[in-house]
Amino acid sequence: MTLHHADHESGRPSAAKDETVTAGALDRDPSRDEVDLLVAAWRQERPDLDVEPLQVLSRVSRLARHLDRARRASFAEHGLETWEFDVLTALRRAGEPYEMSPGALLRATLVTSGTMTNRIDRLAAAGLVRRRPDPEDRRGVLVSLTDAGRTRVDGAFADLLRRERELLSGLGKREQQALSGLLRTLLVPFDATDTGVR
Amino acid sequence: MTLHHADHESGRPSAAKDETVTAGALDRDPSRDEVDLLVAAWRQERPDLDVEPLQVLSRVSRLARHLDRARRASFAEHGLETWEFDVLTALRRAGEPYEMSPGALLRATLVTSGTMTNRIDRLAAAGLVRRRPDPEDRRGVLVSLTDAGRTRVDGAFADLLRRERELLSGLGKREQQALSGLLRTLLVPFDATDTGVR
DNA sequence: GCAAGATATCTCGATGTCAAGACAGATAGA
DNA sequence: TCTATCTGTCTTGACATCGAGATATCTTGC
Repeated sequence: MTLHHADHESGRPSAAKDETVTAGALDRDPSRDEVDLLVAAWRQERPDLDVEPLQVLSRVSRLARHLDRARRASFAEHGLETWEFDVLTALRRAGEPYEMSPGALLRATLVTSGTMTNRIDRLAAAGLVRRRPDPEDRRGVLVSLTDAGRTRVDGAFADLLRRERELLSGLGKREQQALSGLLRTLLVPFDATDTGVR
Repeated sequence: MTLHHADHESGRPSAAKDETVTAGALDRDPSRDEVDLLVAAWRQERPDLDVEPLQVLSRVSRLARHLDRARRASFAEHGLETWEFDVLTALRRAGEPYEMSPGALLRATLVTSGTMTNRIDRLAAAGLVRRRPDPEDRRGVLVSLTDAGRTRVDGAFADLLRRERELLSGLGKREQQALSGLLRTLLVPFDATDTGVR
C-alpha cells in the first residue's frame, strides 16, 4: 500500500477518548494486539455485524504494513529503495544473463508501463541496470543487471532474509509451515486469476 | 498497498524465459501458488541461502496486495476511495459523537499530518465530515462525521465484511482461528512498539 | 503484399503521499 | 511572570505512481 496506502483497519479504537488506556492495555497484555482492540471497538459500535473476518484479514494488512517498514529499513542499509529492490530481484531471479524486457518486469512487479519506464531510467542512471535494444524485436528493449547491480541486490537479499528470519522467530518450524499453508489456501484463488498488462 | 508500492516478492520467477510454462503450472496445480514458484526460483539461483522465511512473509505481502485491490473495488461501489474509508471508519469506531482531532486521526490511520490535513479538506468538501475549532484548545480542531458520512461508511463497512467473509470461505472456522492466532503472534512485537506522531 | 489489429515502450498530466518546516497556542520550570 | 520547550495543525516542494494516449513495430488474415 502502499505501498503507499492507509490501512482502513488500523488505529487504536479509543484513540479519540483516551490514548493511554489503550496503549496501556497493549503493554500489559502481550497476548492481545491492536486488531483485538479494533474488533472490540467494532463490536461495541456495530453489535449487529459479524466482524470475525477482520481477525484474519486486518492482521494480514497490518502485518504487511509493518513488513514494508522493516524492509525499507533493511534496504536502506544497502543504499536501495524498495522499488529498486523489486526490480533488481526480478532480474536476479531470472538467472543468467539477468536480462528481461520492460514488459516482463512490469508483469513481475505489478506496476504500470509508465512506472517501469521511469524505474528503469533511474536504475540505469544509478548504474545498477543497463538497457539495450532487443535484437529480435525493434519495438523492444532488454534490461539487464550490471555487476554493481547484482552485487548490491545479492547483499540486500541476504540481509533481508536474516531480518525476516528474526521476525519469524516467535514461531516454531511447524507453526511456520502451518501458517504458510493456510495463507496459500487464501492466495490460490487470487493467483489463479490472470494478470494482464497494465 | 498498498497499494502504491511494488512487491519485491512478486512476479513469476521464470517470466523472462517462458511465461506460459509458469502460468500453466499454476493452472494445473491448485495446491501451489506463485510464492511456491518464487521460492523455487530463488533456490535455483541462490542454493546457498535459506529462503524459508519467504514462505510466510511473501505470502503475507502478496495477500495484502490482493486484499487492497478487492477492497478498492468494494468501496468504489459506495463511491468511496480507500483513504476516505480509512478516515471515516476511524471516526465511526470512536462512537458518538463520532468526533476526533486530526492528530488522533493521523495516529489511527498511520499517515503524516500533511496527508491528514489534505484528507480532511477533501472529505469536508465532499460533505462527509465537518471541521470545527476545539473549544478547549485554540490550536486544535475537531473533525466529526456528518449524517451523510455515517450512512456512507456504515454501508461500505457492511459490504466489506460480506466480501471478506467470501474470501475466507476456503477455510473452516477452526482454521481461521488458528490463522489469526499465528498472525497475532507475529504482530504483537510490532504493536508493542510505540507509534509516535508523524 | 496490404490493411487491421495487437504489442512494446515511452510520454504526459494529475494525484496522493511524505518530509521538513512554519506558526500559533499551551505548558512547565525558574 | 517570563521564557524555553512542546504540541497541534497547516503549508510547501519533491517524488513515485497511475491512467490515458502517442508512436513504432510486429502479426495475422485475406
